[in-house]
Amino acid sequence: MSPVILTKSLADETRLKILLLIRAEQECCVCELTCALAESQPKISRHLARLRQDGILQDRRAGQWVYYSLAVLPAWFVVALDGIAQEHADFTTAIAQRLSSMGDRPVRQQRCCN
Amino acid sequence: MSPVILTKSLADETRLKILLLIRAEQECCVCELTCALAESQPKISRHLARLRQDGILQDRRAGQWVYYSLAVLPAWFVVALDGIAQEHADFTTAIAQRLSSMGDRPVRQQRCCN
DNA sequence: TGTGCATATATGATTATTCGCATATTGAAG
DNA sequence: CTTCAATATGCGAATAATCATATATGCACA
Repeated sequence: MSPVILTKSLADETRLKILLLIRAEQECCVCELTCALAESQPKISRHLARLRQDGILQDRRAGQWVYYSLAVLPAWFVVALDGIAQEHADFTTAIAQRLSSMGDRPVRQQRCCN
Repeated sequence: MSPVILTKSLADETRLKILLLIRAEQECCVCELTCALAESQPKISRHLARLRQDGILQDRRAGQWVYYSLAVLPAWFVVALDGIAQEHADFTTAIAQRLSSMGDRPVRQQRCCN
């Protein structure tokens, strides 16, 4: 697993936010990420596909929803993600907060956002 | 210090090799890096300038030589660099080895490579 | 089978990175 | 003050990343 590929996944604001949110939430579906990051669905999906192809994320299909979670990764990578999350707590909680204020989330209910 | 900028510094093979070598050697001058990585001098100098501007490297002038060393960085970044170095020991020692086999190095002698 | 929502992909445009080459700068030494 | 070695920078070309828009797929439910 190439360190350049791994670090590239962190070297984009959208991807970093995705990874930070999934780290905090264990797993997220696309519509949750779309809502929390306030970005277009294709943009989120694009980055998720890339992260999955690079082996950084796993996906799990549940009905219409696809849940993404962190794959098994080198320890230094996890430490880096933890460090960034801690160092920019404000910045990360803002995203998680927007997710929590999201109206209809799957798992509990049947309908998602958008 | 933006995590995106920090991780971008690792997300390029040349820059990563530069950082790994400087980490192992404490500090390196441009000609040492040029020789050890077997890349053109402008290419190395370019990346060094970028790393310096991003606050990741410090530079110190000694006569005609400019020595670069790691700046003070977040702990997670140092851990990541350590982890990559350890995980790809072969890959890193190959570079350090080419440096050690470099004919004339500054500090000890007066003349450098190329 | 058809409709709707969630997700994925194709495409073209825009922008950012990277690089090679040439040249400029800086300091040391004669 | 000229020269040489080490380093830095300007600039255009090639390449890669990112994005917005439109469209396709896949599942669920009626």
